[in-house]
Amino acid sequence: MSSKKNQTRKKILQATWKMLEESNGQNTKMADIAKTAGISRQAMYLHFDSRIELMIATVKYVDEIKELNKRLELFNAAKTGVEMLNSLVEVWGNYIPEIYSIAKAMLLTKENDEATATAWMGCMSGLRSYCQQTIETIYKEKQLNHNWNIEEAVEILWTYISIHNWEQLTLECNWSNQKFIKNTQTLLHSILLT
Amino acid sequence: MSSKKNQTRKKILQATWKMLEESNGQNTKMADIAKTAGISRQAMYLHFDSRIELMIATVKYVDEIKELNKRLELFNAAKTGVEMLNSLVEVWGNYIPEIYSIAKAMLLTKENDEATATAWMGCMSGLRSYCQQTIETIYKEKQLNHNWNIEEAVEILWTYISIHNWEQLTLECNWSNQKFIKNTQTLLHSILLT
DNA sequence: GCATTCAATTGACACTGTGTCAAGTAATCA
DNA sequence: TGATTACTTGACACAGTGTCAATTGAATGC
Repeated sequence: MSSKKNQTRKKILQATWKMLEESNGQNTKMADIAKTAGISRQAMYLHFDSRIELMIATVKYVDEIKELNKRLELFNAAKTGVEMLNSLVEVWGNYIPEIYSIAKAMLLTKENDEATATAWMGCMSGLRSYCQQTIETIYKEKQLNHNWNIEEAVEILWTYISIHNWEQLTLECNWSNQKFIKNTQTLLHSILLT
Repeated sequence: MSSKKNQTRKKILQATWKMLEESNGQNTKMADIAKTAGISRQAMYLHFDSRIELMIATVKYVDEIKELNKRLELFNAAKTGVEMLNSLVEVWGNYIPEIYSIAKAMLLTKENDEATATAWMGCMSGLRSYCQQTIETIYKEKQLNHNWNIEEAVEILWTYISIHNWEQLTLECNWSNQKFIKNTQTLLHSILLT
């Protein structure tokens, strides 16, 4: 079988991930990745049609390894809306730093590339549906602050746990990740609950 | 005098601004800007050392024209902390859409360029000091929610009125600008005030 | 009125990074 | 043995930035 091809593919994906981690998501050239993977620059194109395809494939690869969905078992175990909210912020908040480099690369690329934008929207819609479930539960429990309808509350929640906000508060304001999670929980309670 | 040179410089700055507006901050090539300005591509370098210098100069140019500081007279007229908070969100919220294209270009470039990052930090530190003044006033009036100390409150305020959040809520969630301002005011009250 | 100076033009070129192509090699399969 | 597969190498096209030298044309000074 083409298991050798698959092995090389994996080597490339791992090298891409490593390079992104080392450069915080910037300036990762095909040539550098190839060097790290131990193959020629041109051979990269035997596995991925373009740089952008490689990036998108890397996101999927990392996502599989990091298993966000498994982590969200904690979220699924939550009984009340408030519990759901807390565990969503906790699980997601602990997830961000692990995927930050790749996410950053995607965030920068999506502005100039339609395929990346679409792939990113796919990732984000997953998160958004968890926000939706959470808010709907809170609403059913009559705990939703009357300032907001369900849609608005979802949008606020989704925005306020965004990677950009995490970035600003942790990397620029030097909050620890724990502080980010705790404070975000606290302030989402203030905003969203009665 | 070199008033002809200044005229051309202005033409370039205006062309840059126009191009950025039309492309929402992306994909503005030196050649395109030169064409719009009605000069040769190479002549651009008689006025600006590099693309990045041109971008930074354009930010300053637009900032002068838009006169954020004059608008903040409204902010300075505020008596109470809550009034300050409301007018900060209002003035800034109305300012963002006018400078969004350039801000976007800066946000994308600053990740790869130190000079841009520094210039951007300069812009942001202005906003941050207004946040600081606001929170300090609220604190002195004993209105600051006990969940936060002054520094944290400033960081939360500064983050939650960020361009990224404006972008996500208006451009992605289709909030009107008025809705963004009103909702942001409401939710900052919930978070920050006793 | 002539010479100088300044702003801009033109064409050429170096450099970086992406993506493509053709020819060749070395291991594997059958 | 001969074909296929995965990869290598060197060359090249293309876009975009930035540089340089030679040139033009208009305004300015004396």
